[in-house]
Amino acid sequence: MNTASFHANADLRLPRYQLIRDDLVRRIANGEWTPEQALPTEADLCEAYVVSIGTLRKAIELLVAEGVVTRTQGKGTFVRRPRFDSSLFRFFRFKSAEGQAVQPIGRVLKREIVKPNKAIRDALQMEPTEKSIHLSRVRLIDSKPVLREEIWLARPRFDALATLPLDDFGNLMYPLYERACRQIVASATETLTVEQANQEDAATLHVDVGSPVIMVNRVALDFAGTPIEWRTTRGAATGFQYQVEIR
Amino acid sequence: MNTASFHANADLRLPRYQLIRDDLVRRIANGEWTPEQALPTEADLCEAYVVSIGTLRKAIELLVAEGVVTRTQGKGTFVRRPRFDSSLFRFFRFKSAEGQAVQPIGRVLKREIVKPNKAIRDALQMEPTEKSIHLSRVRLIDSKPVLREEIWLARPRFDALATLPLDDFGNLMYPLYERACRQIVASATETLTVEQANQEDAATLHVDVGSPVIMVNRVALDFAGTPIEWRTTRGAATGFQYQVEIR
DNA sequence: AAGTGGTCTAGACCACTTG
DNA sequence: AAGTGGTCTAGACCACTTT
Repeated sequence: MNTASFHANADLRLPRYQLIRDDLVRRIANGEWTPEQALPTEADLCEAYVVSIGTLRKAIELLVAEGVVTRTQGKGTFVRRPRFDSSLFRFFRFKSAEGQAVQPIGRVLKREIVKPNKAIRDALQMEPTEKSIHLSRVRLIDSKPVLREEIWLARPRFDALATLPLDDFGNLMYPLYERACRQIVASATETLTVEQANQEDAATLHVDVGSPVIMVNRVALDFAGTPIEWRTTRGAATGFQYQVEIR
Repeated sequence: MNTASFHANADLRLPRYQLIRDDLVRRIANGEWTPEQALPTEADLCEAYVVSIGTLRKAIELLVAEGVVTRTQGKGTFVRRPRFDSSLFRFFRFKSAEGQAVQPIGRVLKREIVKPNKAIRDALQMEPTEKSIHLSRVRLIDSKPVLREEIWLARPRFDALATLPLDDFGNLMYPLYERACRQIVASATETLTVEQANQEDAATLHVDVGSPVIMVNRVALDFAGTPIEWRTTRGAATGFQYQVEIR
């Protein structure tokens, strides 16, 4: 095998399909292919990695299973952009006044440039002296607030957002990150807990103080696995529902 | 191909690995292999289905991905029994007084033979006149109740439990179902919602009335996909935490 | 028509488990 | 030593998309 194809740190005792998979994620993380460009064809990759098609396919099937790429017959293999639009619907059942399922509208209320607390600094792997951009955001349905969001971003990567007028932030954050800062969110980890509404929750979300509130903490990562956004979302537990399959 | 291998309803336009996968789940549902017995070897299955090893492996890899079977090199392929022990830990972080993670002890408090309400009857696919076994159960850590459970079982399948002394139910339900009624839980769907503690919750779980409570509704299925148990579990939201990965 | 991924073959050799 | 799954080959033909 042509070992020169692989990264220096690769453990050559691993199966070849595993080495190829690891090499492909490394190259995707390096931005070698964007979500719009197709990866090389199976034939080309077979030649480059000096393996047979079966081995190569096994590597790519791993990436498909992980959600890193999608394949379409006749078109090619593409880096996948995760669909966060539907993310909220995993947890909250939002309906408009007419009972239609709706995507809440996002609006940034406040921005400050601050040093984050230790928990956020650790999560974003920031130096103790580094500053972050902190955004306060609400999400509305029929002009009524349904979610409160606090967002922290490591300053250097998102410098463009430190000066952009708040009115230009638009409805969705992740397309903005991509447009204004060339930062693509590739995956995320969310942790759910339940709290009781404090004064601020009660005022913003129009619920009683002490009533249950869902808190979703999210750490969003780029393709290299580097954390780029820390976000906490709070919403009334009334609209909360989550379903899991167990095997 | 030897079409005689497949069930009459099989759609022969599907890929062979898909047909083989479907046939294997059908046979597993029929109880052809228990979780202790190995399935036939790859070589035997290749011969039986008249396909090459690559095609057969693809079928079995689907089952592995779905969690229906597990494979062990040198040993064989086995029907998988889902591990529900850890299920609670997906939602609740239970710790003993010493801070150790613990499995709560289960105790059945009450049993009645009743006609279930419509929601439960529908979930268990029961006839309007059929009766069910209703169990009330608590789960304890350090002798303190942490979870309240209400369980409904369709009478015919679980007749043995209608007369079994409550003291003989033991700690875990699913091993009991298997032992006493030969019913194996193969999968389940759980739905989480948040409520506020009522009087009974408050008394049993030692929380304040109105404080947040997690409710987990579970429908458990056998290998054939038939619902066999309906269960609702309630616990204080204080100990609740759930984590999800998004791609 | 050319190029892509999707399905499938008929083997080989290796690593692990059990008698 | 025999039997199991795990890895890998070097192709073939098919179905779909694009030119």
